[in-house]
Amino acid sequence: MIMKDNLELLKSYQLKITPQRIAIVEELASHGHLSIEDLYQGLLERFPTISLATVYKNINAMEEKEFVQEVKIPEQKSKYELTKAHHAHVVCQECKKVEDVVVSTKTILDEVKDVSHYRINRDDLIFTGLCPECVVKQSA
Amino acid sequence: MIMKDNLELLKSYQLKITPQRIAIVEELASHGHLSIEDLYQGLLERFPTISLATVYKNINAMEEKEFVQEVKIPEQKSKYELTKAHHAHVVCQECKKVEDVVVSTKTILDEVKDVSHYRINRDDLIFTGLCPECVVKQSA
DNA sequence: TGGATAGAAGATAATTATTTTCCTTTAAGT
DNA sequence: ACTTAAAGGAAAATAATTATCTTCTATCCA
Ligand SMILES: [Mn+2]
Ligand SMILES: [Mn+2]
Ligand SMILES: [Zn+2]
Ligand SMILES: [Zn+2]
Repeated sequence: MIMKDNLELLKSYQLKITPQRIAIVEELASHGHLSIEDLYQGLLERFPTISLATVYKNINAMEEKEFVQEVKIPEQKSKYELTKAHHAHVVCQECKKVEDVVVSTKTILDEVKDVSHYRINRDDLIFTGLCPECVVKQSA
Repeated sequence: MIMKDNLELLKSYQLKITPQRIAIVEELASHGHLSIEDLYQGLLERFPTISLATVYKNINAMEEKEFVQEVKIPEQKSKYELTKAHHAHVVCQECKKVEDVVVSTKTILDEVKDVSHYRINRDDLIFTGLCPECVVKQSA
């Protein structure tokens, strides 16, 4: 179920509201981090005639407007998610799931600025390992 | 000029030593972070007949053996670098340069483990912003 | 130090991934 | 409802990556 928030947001980002776009937002809202192929497969069930190009075009348009963001993950295809409060990611190398994690970045940011002399205005932090479920499976 | 260290290393990773591979290592050793296309263009000057497939095959083989590593950067094609002591990256959004930066990750790692309950064994940290040169150019 | 041989290079074809084109359909404003 | 700019779908065009096959060569060993 799509909350009007997202519809409003689509509008506010000057993205014309179409059934396909609503479905994309719903998929992203409910599943979190999806690849182009994931999205396509998900949408196919609701729109048997949807074109893969439509998925690409929409994701690109939404990215352009910063309504969605790409997440590049080691050893995996890029995932896309609705833009939200800035956060880092944890990835399970076993079951491949991707989750958000909110951590304080001030300390490391200060150190990076200090060491590099760069003016930093964005960070992309990916932590890879084993999720709790896969940890127990592994020790079993 | 290639230092025998790298040749030894190539050997120790069971990678047969060929002129093309030596050149790839030299390129990476001297330029740091290169895309497939960067590498191909660089090698073309020394090996006018080299095939793009050779670059792909070699980089894949070297990645397989963990002799080189892929670095995924937002808004850019993947870069490759010789594997070395673990480090983070700063990227200039203006001139696109990529540099290594060594920072302490203990604090943030502990927090990520604490918040996510994941067992973390790898981190990929990319900080994007303006390099010192581009900062001055921009304020000029 | 000359084969023998596994593996690499090069050329090219085949796949796979992504973008673009072109025409039809539709959302959104009037 | 009418108009129009934009979106969808199908297919073609590009780009990126991998596979195949033949020729070449680095490495091993007698
Ligand atoms: Mn996320
Ligand atoms: Mn690096
Ligand atoms: Zn898992
Ligand atoms: Zn710069």
